[in-house]
Amino acid sequence: MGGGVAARPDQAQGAVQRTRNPWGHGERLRLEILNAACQLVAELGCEDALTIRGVARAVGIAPASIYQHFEDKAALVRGTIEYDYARLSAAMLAADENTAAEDVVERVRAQLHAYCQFAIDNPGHYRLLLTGRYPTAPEEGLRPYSPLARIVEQGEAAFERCERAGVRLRVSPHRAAVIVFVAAHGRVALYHAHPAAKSSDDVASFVDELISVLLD
Amino acid sequence: MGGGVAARPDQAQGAVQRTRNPWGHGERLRLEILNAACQLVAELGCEDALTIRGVARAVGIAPASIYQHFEDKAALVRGTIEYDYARLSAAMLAADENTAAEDVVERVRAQLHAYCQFAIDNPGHYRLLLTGRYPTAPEEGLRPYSPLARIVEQGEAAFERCERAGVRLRVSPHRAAVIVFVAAHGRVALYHAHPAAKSSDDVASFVDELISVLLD
DNA sequence: TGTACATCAGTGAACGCGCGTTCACTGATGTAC
DNA sequence: TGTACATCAGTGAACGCGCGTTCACTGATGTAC
Repeated sequence: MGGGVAARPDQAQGAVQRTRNPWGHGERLRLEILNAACQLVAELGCEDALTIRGVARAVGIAPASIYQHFEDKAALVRGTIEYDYARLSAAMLAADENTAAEDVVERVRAQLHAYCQFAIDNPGHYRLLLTGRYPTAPEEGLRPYSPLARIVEQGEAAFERCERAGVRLRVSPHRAAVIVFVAAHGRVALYHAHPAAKSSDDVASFVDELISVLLD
Repeated sequence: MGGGVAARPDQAQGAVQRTRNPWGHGERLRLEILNAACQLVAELGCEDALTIRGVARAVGIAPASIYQHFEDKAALVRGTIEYDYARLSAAMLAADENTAAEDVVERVRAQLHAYCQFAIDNPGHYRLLLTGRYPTAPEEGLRPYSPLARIVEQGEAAFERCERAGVRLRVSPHRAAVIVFVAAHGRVALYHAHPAAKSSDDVASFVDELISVLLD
């Protein structure tokens, strides 16, 4: 009772009143939606957190407004996944570029650590990206590469650089990249699933151990 | 029109009319429910397929009947996961026991192949078991071991057997087990996520390669 | 300069749906006396 | 042997909820003449 302002339904409690984008800049909302979707996935920790209504609440818009930028829920999920892969890829490239160019092995390590860090910091994203069931747009059919494959290729390139620099690998660069990413992925899964293994040091040293097993 | 019998709502189309269990054997329904839940997860390929109403439809009972055997939905999910881990563990042990006792390395390989086969045949189960977000019963608090850890221990024991038989490992049996399971898990994730990698031969040879990298 | 109109960003209310859960119940089978 | 009662397996109907989606709309900003 009293003169309090009633909260609007379907609006986040703490959400600031949104001011609509200026004429001709409606596309900005698309990015706001993707950012909110990413944050929701990170906070709530699984793909189920991605609902049209939930995202609308987080952005502070009406659910119907989502449909100006995404055809339906599947399109929103697809968009979020692609947005997220771009973030992961960028984090890995940044780690690579912040390492001395000639230290080829360290560059592999840096990328993998970035990968693991991303997966550890964002269990939700990690699950979103890697459980792999994401709705394919009808028009793209079976395109040759999943975003995950692009990440693996990034690692493959790093291993090839090692070989060119004279570092011997026990398997081909492609195999090495697959092993190492796939194992890192699995290790993080264990990290998230198994309470007793909750040490990020362990994840890092696991990755280091794995790389050194593959070299030599 | 016509004298057709109208289908009861909430009942599966093809479901045979169930006859109720005899007096004193109500617990049988619990197993029927778990089996149906497992099959649903396998068919529909993700945990979302696990709904009280869906399971009830599959068994051919009223949704309310589930509550005689599971306190709520979380308990049903928990029960299904444990049931499923028992199936996986049994498949691995069977593979182990069907291998010549003295061929210690082959026994490791056999268990891992069984693990991968299970994961490949049942994408839904694999995701259910390994995405790791399953509701903990309030009374069990933080118990030391997740079911996944038990699976890893099973592998650890197999590696220890190798060491005792004189096979040299490049890392400790525990590390070897973690690496190998976690990598197999990751490889199967890739298998499911990446259309281009859909060869189960590849998964098997990935595992073999990994094991041979760890030996020697 | 005014004005009619097109375009834009975004809304509010409603819809039908499947979900988890509750509650009083039904009808068969066992048991006490 | 009968009979009242307890126990069992399972049901039917209803509830409130959040979801995805649709549709006609609002109000501000640009543009043609």
